[in-house]
Amino acid sequence: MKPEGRKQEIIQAAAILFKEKGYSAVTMRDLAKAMGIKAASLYNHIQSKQEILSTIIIDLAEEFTYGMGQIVSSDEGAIRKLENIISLHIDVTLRNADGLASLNNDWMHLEEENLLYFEKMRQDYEENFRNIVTKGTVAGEVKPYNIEIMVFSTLSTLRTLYLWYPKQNNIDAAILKKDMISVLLKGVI
Amino acid sequence: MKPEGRKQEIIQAAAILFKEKGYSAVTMRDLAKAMGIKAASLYNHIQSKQEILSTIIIDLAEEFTYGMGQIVSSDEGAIRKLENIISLHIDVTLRNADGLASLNNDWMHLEEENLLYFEKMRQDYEENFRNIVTKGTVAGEVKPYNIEIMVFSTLSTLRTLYLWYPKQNNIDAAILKKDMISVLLKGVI
DNA sequence: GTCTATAGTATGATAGAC
DNA sequence: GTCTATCATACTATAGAC
Repeated sequence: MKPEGRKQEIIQAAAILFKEKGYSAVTMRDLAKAMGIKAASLYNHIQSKQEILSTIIIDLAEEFTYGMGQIVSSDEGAIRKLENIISLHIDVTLRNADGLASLNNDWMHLEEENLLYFEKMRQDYEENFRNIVTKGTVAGEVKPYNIEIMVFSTLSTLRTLYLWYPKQNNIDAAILKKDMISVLLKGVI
Repeated sequence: MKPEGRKQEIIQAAAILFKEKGYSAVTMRDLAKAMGIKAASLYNHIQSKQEILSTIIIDLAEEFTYGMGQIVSSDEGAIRKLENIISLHIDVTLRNADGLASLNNDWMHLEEENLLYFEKMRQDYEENFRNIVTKGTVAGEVKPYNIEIMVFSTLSTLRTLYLWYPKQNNIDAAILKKDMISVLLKGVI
């Protein structure tokens, strides 16, 4: 197998360890042991521990940025856009739940360039989310509650999906989407 | 000032640093610098870095355990109990937002005894939450959606309040409670 | 592509002076 | 109650053999 394949294996193993203990608490020896090799050998495939973290986080952040771009530029209504955001988070979570732990909890350990790039993407994402909700309230599609609270409460649930989903026993993606849309948008009472 | 007062100052300073970088990434030298003393001096007030973490987390976990006990043993209906849980989380968040970061993200760095104690409290808390929602659906007070999704979506928002609340400009606690109850229970559309 | 050996630095914590 | 000095250990990363 080509070196790139091995690199991806290392990144995947690292994502699992980072999810369990956090970036700072995982040593290159831990990661090497998980791969069945010695720590020094890792450096034939990756440049640094930092490179592993930034690959995990930036790839995911770009995925969300792309997905949000598609949703924003569509000509759907606010509610349909919110449903599509929920669907986006569920899709990404099913594909890479481990990596999302780093995106949520270890982004602050990114270094200068990537840290700024990440923070910009996250800020833009939240801004787009807020705009959709605001337009929804103006159009009368969304209840006139406090915008910040609506954005925060929805987004915090979507961002934490990665912790919850793996504990469910192979819940079907389509059913999950349907139920999550009901609970997040229509409430529980 | 008595030694206990100084100890509390250290724990408070540590909570802020743990919130910013996580337990593992904060060194005793970082903490000492924040306190304006040398690392060795910290050990006249605390026994270990681990003691700081367990104090922060266990105190908060016991606070939630006590609050949930009060709510469960009351004879209110399911909806009123859910409102009281939301109120409990907001009260604790306003009082100790920094410590909640450790409770949420660094509990896995607790050592044997305290780790088991914490995990037991968290499991019991979730179980109580689930029972309230389940009884609510049976009584027809709560919509018959997937229980796990309703519990998860509400709890994930409440657990993440510590990240969001400090960014709001002195939002009034009473208004926050009212709006949060509306959004979490009645939905946004 | 993996290994052993090791450089250079950082860590949590202790001993003992003031 | 804080300091300086230090211990023992652990960390990321590199050099060079196989």
